[in-house]
Amino acid sequence: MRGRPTIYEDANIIKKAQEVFWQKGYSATSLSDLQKATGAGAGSFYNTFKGGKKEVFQKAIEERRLAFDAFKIELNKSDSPLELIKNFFRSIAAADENEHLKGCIIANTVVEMTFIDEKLEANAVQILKEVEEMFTQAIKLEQVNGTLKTKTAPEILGKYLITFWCGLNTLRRMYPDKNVLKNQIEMQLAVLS
Amino acid sequence: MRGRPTIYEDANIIKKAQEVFWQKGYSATSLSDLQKATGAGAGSFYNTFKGGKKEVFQKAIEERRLAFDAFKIELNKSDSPLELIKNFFRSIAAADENEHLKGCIIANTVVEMTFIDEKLEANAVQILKEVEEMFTQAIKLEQVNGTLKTKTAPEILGKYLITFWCGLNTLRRMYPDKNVLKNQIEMQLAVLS
DNA sequence: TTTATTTTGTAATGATCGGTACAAAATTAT
DNA sequence: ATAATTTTGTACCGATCATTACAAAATAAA
Repeated sequence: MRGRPTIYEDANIIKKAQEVFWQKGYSATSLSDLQKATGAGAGSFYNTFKGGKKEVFQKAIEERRLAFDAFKIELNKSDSPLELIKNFFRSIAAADENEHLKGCIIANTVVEMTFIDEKLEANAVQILKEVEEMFTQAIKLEQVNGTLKTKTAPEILGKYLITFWCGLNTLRRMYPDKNVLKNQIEMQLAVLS
Repeated sequence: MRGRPTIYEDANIIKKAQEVFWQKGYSATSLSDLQKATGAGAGSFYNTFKGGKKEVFQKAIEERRLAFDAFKIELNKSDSPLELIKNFFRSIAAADENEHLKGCIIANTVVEMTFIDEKLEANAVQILKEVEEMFTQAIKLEQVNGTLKTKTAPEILGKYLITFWCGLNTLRRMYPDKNVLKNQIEMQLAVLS
């Protein structure tokens, strides 16, 4: 194929942009921020992403969805998926301070975009619902297996976990501290037993 | 006192501005938005609030803190404060859709301002910690009274409730639905028994 | 009635916003 | 070599941003 060679990989631009969006959110991130972070100038930027800032944000969100999907595949392969989920929550405590302050880009987006951009908000809500469904299915399976004793409906427990996930998204910023978070996570996970 | 009479009450400007900030957040709210919402032009606006947009936001947050303080006073007067807190959570489910989508302006601010404005974020975190402390004290009192059976440390349960509050802040947007929220709230409150 | 004082409305300010225009650069196909 | 094609860097666009300047309006004090 003819033409000047690409020096800014699409995937790389999105990865770098995601980091900025994750920290500052959509509105507070400027094109100048993105250009600084990615190295790409306006020419390359708009040549690659005709949809501009919004398209890059959507793709950054989409990449995060893929990470959740990858975890879902792990769950499906496991016969004790709830233990994987619990360990996923436990691993949060071990993250460094910057990760705590960043939180979850999907949950952040729901909060930020509610009255700003209907589509972006609905998309983020959809992803959280998929994660919730993933929790629910894992719980249902372990209830059927008999490895999870509680009789509470899996749908309620799934919503309990996604609520916890979103609550943790703020608690981590209040207490970006391993020990505090570890205690709280263990306490909340004890409900699933 | 001499001078042209004030037609825009400070308190009223803040109340009107709070509504906009609550919906759109700090960054996405423009001065033009605030002027439209309050009726006050740039002249009155900057004459009243020398600190501009940021000062008005701080005062809108401060007003919300006062609402929590008022509730705290109610708690101190009560000898079953935990029941008041539970009813406070229960009342959330009954709110209308717009209230669900708005969420909690303090929790929203923590999420939005983390990498944007250190002071505004720290202030919002402080308010959440005060609410948490309010929860903790109520729990401790009812444990001493014997009206609350669980032996879990009040500090852990206080953090559990503030985590729930922040989680609810997103769950409400995912499911702005009375019945869904009612079920989840009852389930999570059942932990405190 | 005049003077002092304060608020108001409007018109500007410079800065930054997201996005576009376009020519130079760099490649492949002919 | 030359032509065709694509990316890149830069200059620029109008719109909007938060804020300021300032004169007219409206009051109370003198």
